[in-house]
Amino acid sequence: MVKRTSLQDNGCPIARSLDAIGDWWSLLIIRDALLGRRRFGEFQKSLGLAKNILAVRLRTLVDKDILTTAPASDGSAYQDYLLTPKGRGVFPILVALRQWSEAYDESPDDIATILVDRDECRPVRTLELYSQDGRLLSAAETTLKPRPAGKRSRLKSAPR
Amino acid sequence: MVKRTSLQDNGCPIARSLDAIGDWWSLLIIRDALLGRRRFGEFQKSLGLAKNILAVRLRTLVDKDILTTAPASDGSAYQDYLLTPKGRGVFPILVALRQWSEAYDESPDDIATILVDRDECRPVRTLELYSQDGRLLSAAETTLKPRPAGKRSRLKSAPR
DNA sequence: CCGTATCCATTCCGATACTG
DNA sequence: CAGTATCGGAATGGATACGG
Repeated sequence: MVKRTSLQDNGCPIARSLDAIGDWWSLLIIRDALLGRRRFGEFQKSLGLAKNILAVRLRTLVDKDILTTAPASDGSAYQDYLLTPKGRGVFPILVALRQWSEAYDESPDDIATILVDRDECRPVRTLELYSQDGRLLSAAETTLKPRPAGKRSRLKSAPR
Repeated sequence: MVKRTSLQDNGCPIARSLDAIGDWWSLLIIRDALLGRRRFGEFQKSLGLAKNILAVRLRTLVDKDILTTAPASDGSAYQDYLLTPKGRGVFPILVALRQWSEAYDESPDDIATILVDRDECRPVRTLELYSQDGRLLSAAETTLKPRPAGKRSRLKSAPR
């Protein structure tokens, strides 16, 4: 029986990180959670993935202490998925990913995306994260990597 | 026919980054390349993955303009895989991943891993990247996230 | 030493139907 | 709304064996 090699016990911390959050959906779920989403349906609608795999992903993220389930928040008898401190700690990773894309990708359209914001990744210059009770948890400003000069103007044109 | 959803044209730059380098091996290959590895066999021995999938990974990384193939470097008639500027640009992502692991993971052993170094992720305090001709390309110092006090001492004990 | 080709097992993912 | 159950297709990953 051939088992996929696990990187959990790898000596390299990078490999261990990848083992925990190195797949697509996990990081996108965390991104959404950082943007304030907390309900199963919110993630599902936002990410457009099948419910079964979302359920599995959420479960493993909870297992890895990246998310926690809170009993409720509105009236419903269901669960909220909230980030733990460890989960909030991936924020710099997301910023790094975003800046890399910004620096080296052609944007698929003319929109000068600067950072994700609460409404589905539309242009903002800074990303700020607030806790439920309004405290500022984290903030990041765009520090653009040098890019081929005159490539395109930034934040000049509105999304068409 | 059901196709796996591609994130290439996703409006979110984070999603696009993940589409490019969001899998295990790609990032680990880039890590190795940053550490100076350039030959097929070096990657294969270091990462311990099958040669066929290494070949595929290398090819797609070249396609995505993250690696380039240089005709030769030693005498052999084969190819070197070198990082492009875009490839070197993922360095901050690796640093972020590493710091996250450092901050929130239990280390599997007592070794106070600080940053990857050229010899298979053994403890160093800073990671510096040099080009082939000796110029310093990039450097990062460990900026540790707050961690439960007195957890363990850092860099006190030598790897046993 | 550097790959390519083949084969197989496992995992991933999407769609849908179903339950409470 | 919040999941669970099941299915099938696709991609991934590992172990070779093979050729330049």
